[in-house]
Amino acid sequence: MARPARVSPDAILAAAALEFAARGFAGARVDRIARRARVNKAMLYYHFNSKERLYRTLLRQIFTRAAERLRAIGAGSGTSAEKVDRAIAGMADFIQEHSFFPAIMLREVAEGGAHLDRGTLKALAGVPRAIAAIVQAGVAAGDFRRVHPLFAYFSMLAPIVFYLAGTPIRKEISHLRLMDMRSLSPGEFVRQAQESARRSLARDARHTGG
Amino acid sequence: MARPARVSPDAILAAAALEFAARGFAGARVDRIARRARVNKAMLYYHFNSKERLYRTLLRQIFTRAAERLRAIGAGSGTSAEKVDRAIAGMADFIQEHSFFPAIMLREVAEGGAHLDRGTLKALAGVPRAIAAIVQAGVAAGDFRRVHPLFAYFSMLAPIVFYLAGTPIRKEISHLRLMDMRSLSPGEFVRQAQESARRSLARDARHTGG
DNA sequence: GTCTATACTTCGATAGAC
DNA sequence: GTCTATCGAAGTATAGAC
Repeated sequence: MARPARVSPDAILAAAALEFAARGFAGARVDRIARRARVNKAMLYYHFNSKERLYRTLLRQIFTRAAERLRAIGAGSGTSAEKVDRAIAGMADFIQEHSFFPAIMLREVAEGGAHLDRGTLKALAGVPRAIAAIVQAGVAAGDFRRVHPLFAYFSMLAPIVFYLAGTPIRKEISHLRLMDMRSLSPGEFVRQAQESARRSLARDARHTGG
Repeated sequence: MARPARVSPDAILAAAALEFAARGFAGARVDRIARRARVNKAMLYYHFNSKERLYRTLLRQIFTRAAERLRAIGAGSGTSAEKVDRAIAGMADFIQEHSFFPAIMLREVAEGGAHLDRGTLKALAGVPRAIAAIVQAGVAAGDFRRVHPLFAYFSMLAPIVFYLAGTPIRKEISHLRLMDMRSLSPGEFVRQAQESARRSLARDARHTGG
């Protein structure tokens, strides 16, 4: 999905992902999406009817995929602590495969879901649901201390989404020598996020693993 | 700043804050800002020259204020751990006083700073700088374990910004009965964020306070 | 400093031929 | 399914009177 695919609708969705991520719903231009997908603008409307429908289709698809990956981790084997590690790494991997994802997520949170219908919101809600399920299972099993599952969702995913969405602006800030932000790699970020989650969720002060 | 002030430029900035937060730079309408500020649109251009300049003025002001508050905490009295607690609570307070702030921050990260000049980016960079300074002092004093100060910035502030910016969409998701997200109050969120930061930064497994 | 009226541009969307 | 040409709405910005 990073590069335009063969078939028209897929190529359009791929181009739309880049455009909506970079400029938001209001800032996105249908002409640019069509040009980037190498289709005619009338073709785009033939397939998606309106800019809004294109946007919803894209969001429903991407949030569904993200939630599915997290649900698979939750339903898989291993301890709750291992699942938390995998959820953090899995989200980072997902973002690396779909680099437009974090910007769209940030924008949609800021937007308050203004352009979304019920089905799209349901797909979006699947992400916190999947994380909450993993954390709740760990609390119920006595592996984790009592934390609010929604707080766990925010503390696990917000930093990685924020960090990866912010790559362009960090680069710009570093380039202008306003602050050096280059010394923290994505891999190291994931490792520290896992360590931090482990400590935050540990049942007693002595955290598990290292 | 939540409600229009007496003087024109301040009233315009207050109205612009709400409009830009709710709709982003591209989605914001100059007409709406002028109407909400109860000034004529020509008056707005008389004071700010363009939509972009208005946006930059607003952002420089708000990021400067946020960074100043965090710097004051860092320069104040108390242990590093206390300063981390205060930084988290201070940011939550700041957001409650300037409710438009988190949405604008999320949008600008997603946007990659596209509409910002050097001065505005410098003001924006002041926020991670202030947090990094607090964390680095704690590491140097041996109060904290060795964490990357930039990671500490993201793990401390991203959750609270994300959570508070997401209030409207959480309300919508709860209203549509897609997931119950109402059971986590801002006060409780701050408390858990402080506890989580304490555990994450603790030098040994046994965390301080509790 | 303040207002009305409007110029100029861009953009989402469609008509209609093939 | 695919294209060209274009409409009509909406938006930023300014001219020019007071």
